[in-house]
Parts: sequence; C-alpha cells; structure tokens
Amino acid sequence: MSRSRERPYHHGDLRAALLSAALTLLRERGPDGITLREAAKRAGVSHAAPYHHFPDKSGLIEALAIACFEAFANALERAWLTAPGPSMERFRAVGLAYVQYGLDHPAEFRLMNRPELRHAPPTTDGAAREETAVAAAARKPYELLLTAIAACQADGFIAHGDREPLALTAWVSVHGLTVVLIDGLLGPATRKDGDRLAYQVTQTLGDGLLRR
Amino acid sequence: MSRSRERPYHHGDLRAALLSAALTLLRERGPDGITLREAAKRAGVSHAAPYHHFPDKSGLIEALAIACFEAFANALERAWLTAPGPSMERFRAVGLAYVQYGLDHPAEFRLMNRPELRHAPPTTDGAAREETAVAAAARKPYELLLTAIAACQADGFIAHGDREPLALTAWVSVHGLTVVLIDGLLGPATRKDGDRLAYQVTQTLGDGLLRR
DNA sequence: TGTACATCAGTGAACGCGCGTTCACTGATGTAC
DNA sequence: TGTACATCAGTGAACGCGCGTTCACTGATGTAC
Repeated sequence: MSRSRERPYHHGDLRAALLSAALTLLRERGPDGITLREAAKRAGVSHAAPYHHFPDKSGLIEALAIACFEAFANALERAWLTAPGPSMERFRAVGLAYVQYGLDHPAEFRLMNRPELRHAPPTTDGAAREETAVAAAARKPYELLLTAIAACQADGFIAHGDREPLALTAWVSVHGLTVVLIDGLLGPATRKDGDRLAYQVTQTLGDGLLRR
Repeated sequence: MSRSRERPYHHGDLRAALLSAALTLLRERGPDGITLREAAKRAGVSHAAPYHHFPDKSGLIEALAIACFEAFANALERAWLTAPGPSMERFRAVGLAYVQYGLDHPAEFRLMNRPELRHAPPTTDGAAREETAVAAAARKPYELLLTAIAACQADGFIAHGDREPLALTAWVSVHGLTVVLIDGLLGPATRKDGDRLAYQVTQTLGDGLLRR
C-alpha cells in the first residue's frame, strides 16, 4: 500500500498495522468483535489516530474484507492452477480448496459474506446504487469458477451450454457445506471432516453435472 | 405456555408478549438488534420486568430461537405431508419449502443458525457438554429430511443404503442456496427467483441422487 | 548550511449513547382462616 | 363476608461499561528559499 522506507513517517505504516490488528481481532472475536479503539490500541496508537487513515469504522472493515477476498481468491486460483489431473479433477480441487479455506479461516469467511458489505446504503437521491468495493472483490472467486467450468466443457466433461446454472449449483453446494461446517451445524468438524464431506458433496454434484 | 384466562395476573402473559416483541425486533433489526430494554418497552413494561421471566438476555433469545425452529419445522412438515405426486416430488417440495421459508423469514433463518446458540459454553469442570435446547430443536427439520429420503428409497427412487451422505448433500445444497439468497450474494432476490433457483438446484441434485 | 514554514500524523480529553444488570421498593392478586 | 398475610410481577433509579466520534492541540517531518 505505502512504499517501504527504512524508518518512515511517524508510525511508519499505521494503515497496514491497523489492518493487521483488525485481522487479529477478527480471528479472536469474530466480525462483531472488531473495534476501532482496540485496533488502535494494538497498533500502539491513540484511539483517534485511525481517523487519519480510514473515514470511519466501516471503512476499516471494508478494507479488511477486501484484503480477505484477495487472499481467498489467490488460494482458489492456486488450487486450480496447481492441482494435478484432468480439468474435472482440478475443478473438484477448487471446491475442496474452498471448503478448506473456510475451515482454516472461519472468521474471515464470515466477514467476507456479511450482507451489509455487499450492498451500498440506499441512495438519498434517486441515483442508481453502485457496486460496493467488497462486491467487486467478491467477483473474482466466482469468475474462477466459471473459468473452471468452461475448461471442463472444453475437455468434454461437462455438456456445453449456459454455465450459470451449473456454476450456481456447484457454488451454492460448496458454499453451503462450508457455512454448515464453520457454524458447527453438524457438530464440531475438523479439517479432515471437511475434506471428506467436500469430497462427498463434489462427488454427488459431479454425478449430477457429468455429461452422459 | 401459560393457561389462558380472561384478565390474568398483572400483565397477563408478559413472557409471550416479550417473545412477540423480540420477534418484531428480530425482523426489523436482525439478530443483533434484539435488546432486552427495547423488548420490554414494546411489551409496555419497565426494562427490569423481563428478569422475572427470563434469566437474562440470552435466555430470551434462546426461547425465541426455539419458537422459530418449531414454526420452521411445521412449515417443512406441511410441505412433505401435503405436496402432491410421488415421494421424490414431495421430497423436492420440502427443499422448495426450505428455501421459501428462508426468503420469507430471513431474520428468523439467520437467528436459528447462529452458531453460539448451538453450543453450550465450555464447562468449568470436566463434565461432558450437554446438547443445547436450540440444538435439540434444530434436529426436527433434519429428521424430516431423513424420513423423506427413506420414503424415496422405499418407493425405489433412491438406491438403498446409508442415508446420511445423501441427506447431507441435499441439505447442504438447499441450505447453501438459502443462505446465498438471503445474504444477497447473488444480488437482490425475489421469492420467485428463489423458487426458480431452488428448482434448478434440486433438479441437479436429483440427477446426482437418482438411482440408475 | 541554515532558517522559516506548511503539512499532516498522532494525542488526549471529552461527549453522548444504549446497553445489561442490580436493587430496594410497591402494589395487585390469591388464599388461609 | 371480611381480614391478615404471603407471594411475586412490575417499577424506577442507579451502576459501570465500551463504544464511535469530535476537537483543539502538538510535534515530527519535508521543503522552499
């Protein structure tokens, strides 16, 4: 974000330090546990200092959510690019990576999917509401999914045609599994449980998606 | 809860009035917007009165969540019992009812699935943690799902065998779709969108589940 | 090299807010005699 | 029927809490001359 220097201006990079502190808070206390005052305290500054770097509390949280999405999208892309085997297997690997990332980073996953971050507040005038920055950051994972499906179509694993319904079903299932595991709706789940269930779900889905 | 009388004791049935006010608050402001003080105000009593009916704030919220689960389970059961056609169609009707209930009652749906309501706080002594009352209430919808799958197996639509993996995949997919629609992760969704997408998802799932 | 100045990141006191919870109390009701 | 009493639902003042945000300020830094 800011260029690196040996001993920079005042704190150095308070913006990054605040984001880092907020991430720690997020992991310790969940999305609602993030506090401007506590983030400032952990960054070693007074509680009014953050206002020089973020317009308000929601500004900090938005920036954090965007950073979370970037890390998440990178993890998925890595899975897609590095998984071995044919495209259908690499597609499944993305699904597994999705679930694993959620189990490894539950608080980030919850923050990323907070509905209030996706929708701009209603405009006072009649202007069309713009896409929020978080919503834009959320598009990358979904586009990767479409890419993967297109590759599976090109390789003959999935019938050609509109990708949206397929992507929707696949994404909804994997996302649903992740939510359910994170929230402990099936009881306490280990990462191994997640792998097993994700394999199960992608298998069942695959049977439904595969060309015959 | 309390027996009906013409003009009962003091307020009459403050407990029910508080639950009703809390439900209104839940719908207006979401789960975090529920406040003992505001619920008391809306029930027309002072803000200390609720302590005669609930041990504390979380007691009120737990009772509310349980009531929500009962209404939800009733809606699903009604769909299963009254939908026309063969069992596989009635199974799908339950999935549609699940999504519709979520879209019609988004705040209740969110409350029901709050993870902190499912898990008892860690015991100070080494005693085994008991299932929370909310977790017990959450079992009924899942059991209905198992019943439906069993019926589909009995009727030859689904291969015999362990029902758990099937139930898991089906539930996770439908739950995931509901979460995604409620949170607006696909953009604003109407109930009609929900119906269409739920049909799509259950169709794809069905292709994966159907015996061949 | 030195001086004056503009910039702006960080300080610390203060404000107002709504909240959960406690506590001594009040007052309406049901019941025993 | 009337009286004394026990019960307990509801009252209102108070406490302490952490929070977001504002504001006048201070002080370190970079830069123009």
